[in-house]
Amino acid sequence: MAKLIDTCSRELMDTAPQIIQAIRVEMRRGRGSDISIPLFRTLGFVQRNPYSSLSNLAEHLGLTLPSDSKLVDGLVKQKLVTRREFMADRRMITLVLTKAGASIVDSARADAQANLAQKLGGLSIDELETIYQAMKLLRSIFAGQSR
Amino acid sequence: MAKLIDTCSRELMDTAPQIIQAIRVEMRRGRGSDISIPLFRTLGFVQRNPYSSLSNLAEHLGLTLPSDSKLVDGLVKQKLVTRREFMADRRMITLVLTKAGASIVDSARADAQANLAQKLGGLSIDELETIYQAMKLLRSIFAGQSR
DNA sequence: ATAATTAGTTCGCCTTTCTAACAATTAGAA
DNA sequence: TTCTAATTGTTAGAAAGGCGAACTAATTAT
Repeated sequence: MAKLIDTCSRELMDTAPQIIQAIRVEMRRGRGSDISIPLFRTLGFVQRNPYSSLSNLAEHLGLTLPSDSKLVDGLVKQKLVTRREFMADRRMITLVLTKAGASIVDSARADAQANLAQKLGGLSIDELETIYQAMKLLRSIFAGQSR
Repeated sequence: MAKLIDTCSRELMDTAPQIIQAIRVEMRRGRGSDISIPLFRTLGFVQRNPYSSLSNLAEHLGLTLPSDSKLVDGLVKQKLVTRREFMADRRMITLVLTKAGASIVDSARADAQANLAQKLGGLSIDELETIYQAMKLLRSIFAGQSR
């Protein structure tokens, strides 16, 4: 049991970076997108959670506030996101995708998905199901509270 | 079927970065290690494949040669790795861990594993098994040839 | 009213990564 | 064999992502 946990930990440490790397490469060569993973994650989160605050975003991405502020800054300059102050508490900001932002994130996702799908194409339904279940488990474990 | 593939792809894109982020954080607060993920991966690969060439390493990490050269440079400066020219083909170099390198990578791995193990601790044996199987599948898909 | 907390930003720093240009060595072709 | 190709690494320069520390502004608590 303890051994299985250790094996899993080691597998995670080995495999997760490789997956990221593959996604990064696919993201880069995606026509119509060419966006980095952190930017993609940011846009994706804002898309799923419009009017989110910066802290909220930072917590979900597992980054510090300064890091996130900078990320968002870049996105605002590219007009992919709007940063507006929240009237009920004027310390906060709310983040919303622009149309351009939504279209970028959609096409980046489509590109990456297409490339990933091709890699996953050789697997059986059972194997895909295993991966799906594993990702659900891992996501619930690693979601958010890493900080 | 196609839908399952897409779902899996999306899960991968969402979850893999979160795992990485968690590992990064755990790596950083690990006493006795404090090493970044790329450096850890490099040391780990050299440990498992002593006398590897730089290209070999780069291919496995999915990085370009210059990136790797610089990474290794840092490790050599810290005396964690030795870079020696390979006599039979003097263009190549061979990489070997120093004792300090081995000890760093071991303790970093132990730290990260301990922290990951704690997170995985709440899972059942079946769930761990699912994750293990999934990682094996993913590793075989994403190993190496991403470039 | 003042102190403490919270939300974001700015600053300065370091690391990771890339491309482009280069040197050195080896392998291949004329 | 000699000249050209290809391979292996390195250097230089730039961009991006991450951090902590120090700051401002707004809100909440004492």
